[in-house]
Amino acid sequence: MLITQKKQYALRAIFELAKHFGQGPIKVSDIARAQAIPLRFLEVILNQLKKSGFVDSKRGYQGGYELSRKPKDVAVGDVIRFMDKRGDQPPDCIACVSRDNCPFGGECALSPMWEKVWESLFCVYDGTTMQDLLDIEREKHPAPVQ
Amino acid sequence: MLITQKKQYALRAIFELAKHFGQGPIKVSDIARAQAIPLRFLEVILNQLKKSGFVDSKRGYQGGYELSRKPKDVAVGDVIRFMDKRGDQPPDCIACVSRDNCPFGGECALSPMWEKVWESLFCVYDGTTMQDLLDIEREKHPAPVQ
DNA sequence: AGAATCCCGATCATTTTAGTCGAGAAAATG
DNA sequence: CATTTTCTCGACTAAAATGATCGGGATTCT
Repeated sequence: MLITQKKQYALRAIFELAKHFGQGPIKVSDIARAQAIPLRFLEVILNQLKKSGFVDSKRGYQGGYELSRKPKDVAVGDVIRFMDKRGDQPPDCIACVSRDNCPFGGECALSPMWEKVWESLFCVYDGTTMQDLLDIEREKHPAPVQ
Repeated sequence: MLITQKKQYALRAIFELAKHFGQGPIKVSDIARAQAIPLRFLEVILNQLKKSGFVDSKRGYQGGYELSRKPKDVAVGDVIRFMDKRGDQPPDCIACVSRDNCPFGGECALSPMWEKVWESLFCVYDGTTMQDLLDIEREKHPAPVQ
């Protein structure tokens, strides 16, 4: 798989928060239901995401999570990059590009291609903000005329 | 990791065969040495690749593997796609794009992005042939003037 | 006080990945 | 035809990543 389930959950969760941006905290259970994500797993994910600064949380009655930036200021790439880093490890990198992983010290014939791949991937990711996704959503399911 | 070790091995092995295209069969052990790939694992990989039609093999004394098409007619994308399919399973696909994996039947706001990602990825992969890699290699390590 | 909710670390099951092994079959060589 | 070389093939294994789940604790609101 190109992208793990967990990262997709993270994106969908943040997207759900973007949907309700400015409306106060949303409960994990609501997000889980709306986005069809296993509740306890989502707890773990959102808790992790809090450390990224994209989301804020509030405990107790009427608590929940909310997006801490405007939807147009959160790009998919930001989320992916954050979810990629494991603890204090360096981010999940493509092989051969990193000197450690390539038996030829990143000087093999393949490495320019890996770099191109990496770039074009993040070109898409960084070029897609939560606001863009909201616009797509609205286009697909237009708000009913009152 | 964006790409598994195994796929990288597959690419490097085919690249090595491309290097010696038209020079008769190359032994697995030679490829393994040249490309720093565990021998027994490479056996498995090449054996698998044989079924793709990119490579031919010959057994016994003076046997080995060779590329069965011109280097310019084998793209990285072909190799990746082949290595992606597991047995009779459908190819390794990005999530949400396939209707099975998306709880919203591939109709969520994310899916257009996944499609874009997939496209730009294979735009690079399909746009890179073994011949291109050979040219890069030659550029990096120019043949010594005799 | 009590209910609602997030917080956090531990734990676990499954799948994927990476790699190994042994025995066998084909081809060339002498 | 015996021997050597080399691929062939299926089974096997160890380790890591992935996808969760759980229990109990800490906050906050009413």
